[in-house]
Amino acid sequence: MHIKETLSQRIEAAFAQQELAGSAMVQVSSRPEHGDYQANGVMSAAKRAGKNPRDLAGYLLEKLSIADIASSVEVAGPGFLNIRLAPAYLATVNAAQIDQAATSQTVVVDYSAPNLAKEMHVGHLRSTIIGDCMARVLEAQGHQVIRQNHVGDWGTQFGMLVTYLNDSGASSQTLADLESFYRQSKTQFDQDQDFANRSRQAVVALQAGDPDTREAWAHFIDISMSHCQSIYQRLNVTLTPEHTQGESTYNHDLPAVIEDLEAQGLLVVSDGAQCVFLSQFKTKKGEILPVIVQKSDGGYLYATTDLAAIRYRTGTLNADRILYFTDARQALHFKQIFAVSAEAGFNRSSAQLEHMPFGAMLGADGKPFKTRAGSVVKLTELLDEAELRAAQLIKEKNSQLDPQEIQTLSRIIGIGAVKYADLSKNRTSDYLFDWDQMISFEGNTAPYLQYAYTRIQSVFTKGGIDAEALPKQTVAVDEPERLLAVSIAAFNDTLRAVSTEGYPHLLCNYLYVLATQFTRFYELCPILSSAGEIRERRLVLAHQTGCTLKAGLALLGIDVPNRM
RNA sequence: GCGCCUGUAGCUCAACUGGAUAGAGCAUCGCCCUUCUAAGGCGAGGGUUGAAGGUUCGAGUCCUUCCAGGCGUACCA
Repeated sequence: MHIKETLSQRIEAAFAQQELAGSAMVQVSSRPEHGDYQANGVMSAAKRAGKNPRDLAGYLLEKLSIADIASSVEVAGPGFLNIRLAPAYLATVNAAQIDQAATSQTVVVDYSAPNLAKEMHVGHLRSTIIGDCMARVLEAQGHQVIRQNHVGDWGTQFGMLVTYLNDSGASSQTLADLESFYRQSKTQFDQDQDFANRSRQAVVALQAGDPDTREAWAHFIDISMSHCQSIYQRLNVTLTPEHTQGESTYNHDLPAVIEDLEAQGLLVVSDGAQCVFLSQFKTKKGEILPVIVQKSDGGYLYATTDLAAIRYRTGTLNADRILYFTDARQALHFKQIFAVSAEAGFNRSSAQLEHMPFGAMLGADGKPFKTRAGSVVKLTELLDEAELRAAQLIKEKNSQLDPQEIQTLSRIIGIGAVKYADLSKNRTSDYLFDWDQMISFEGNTAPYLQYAYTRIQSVFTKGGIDAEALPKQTVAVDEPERLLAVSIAAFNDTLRAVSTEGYPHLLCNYLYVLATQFTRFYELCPILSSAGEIRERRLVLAHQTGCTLKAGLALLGIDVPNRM
């Protein structure tokens, strides 16, 4: 059910009868006394037509055929149309059912992309969970989603790591703590001239495809990837090894990228480096801003790799759309890459290329989130802390639970809280990571939504009711019921906005409003103590809410407990 | 220098991309558990949306100029 679209169509049909053009501009009403939805488009349409907006709105009302979905439409203010949805229309909702997109696209979602030289840290969190949410939403809407984990598995630092791995004996045990392994090898690299030289030779050997070096490298990558995999599992992120398409997989195509650019006359040698100069990247003064695709020493850069990735994703994967979830600092890089690929014809399927930037994660002091000692926070440590804090709170709130259940709950609640804290904020801005606020579990947090869900489950448990045996739909009567029904019905409008704009926080906001609406209903409309039709329709509404909360949270990659 | 982003209540964030009286949570204060889980609900206070202009029926949102902060800006990713 797409309410905005349906309302827009009806209103725009009335527009057409008045020989007006333009969007009806339907949105959820800004205030409850203005109804459920409002159309703002009459005023701008009237302006274009040189007519009085209020008069025009009046004429439109006469032409408007909408009685089956709206119980009332009123002209208000300078020309707003205030719409109240009819309970009979709301009763046709298939709660929590996700509508399929009219045309299914092949969408490449590029996210997570940790550097395999080190352990995953908080800097990887946003890309990983925001990208994962988008992948889930697009997939649920019937798009063919291809997850691409563009991991950093190539480059000079791997020469150092592989050499150190060989020196210290290539056991998995050695790599148990990837972080200290990296530190040790770096120390060795800085202190030991011989080691440094051998490391540089290893890079050359690796690039040249030397079997032994290659094998050691593969071993290292393998172990590092399994570190990531355990994090993904803990985080409830859908990435698996088959989604890994690291930088190294484009290695073979890099010379061809350069050749193609050369053949098209796009390359210019500047200070020994191969560059592409595009007019749109000149500064006002006319200073040139190159995209360097090959270093003066012959090495390639991430620009080259990303160009190769575009060729692969559009040429082989045949993408209609490619979404990049990387931090905002790379905005210029992607602008350049997209421009070069357009110029060079690398976008072989004419895919829509979209950089979905996000801001930094800051500590309570407003500076990049670090440990007290000033080092980056490992993701494992962050998740440990989240579960620990959740466990403490759970014990406080509900002491009857057995240890096993507390453990399960602290995972669901703790991890959910961390993910939700991130997903619920506007992607593009920086955000403050504050334990106390996040684990307060009040207001717009995952635990609030989970709590609302468990209250619903509790109603069914307590009443001994099989929710599946209930009717799927019902007609709301009392106002709190109707408002809840309006919220439930807006699910797909929200998902559509999320998938086109790439903003998971819209889904979070929606779920929060839904949960709030439910809680109000829960306070005002007794369920189990009611009888007959009243009891049944309230049970149906409660069940619809529960399904929608569960489905929505699942799209965010957050689980729901049955009690807490 | 140039470019991009950000600036909203004491704090953390919204505001559906130009709509009506800028909304939530936290914190503060006052109510509500013999009734389906109080991780909850109801209410109060709290704002010159960084500043000044402009565009128009209408601006937190668009344009200009400032102010403050962050980031980027030729061989890291």
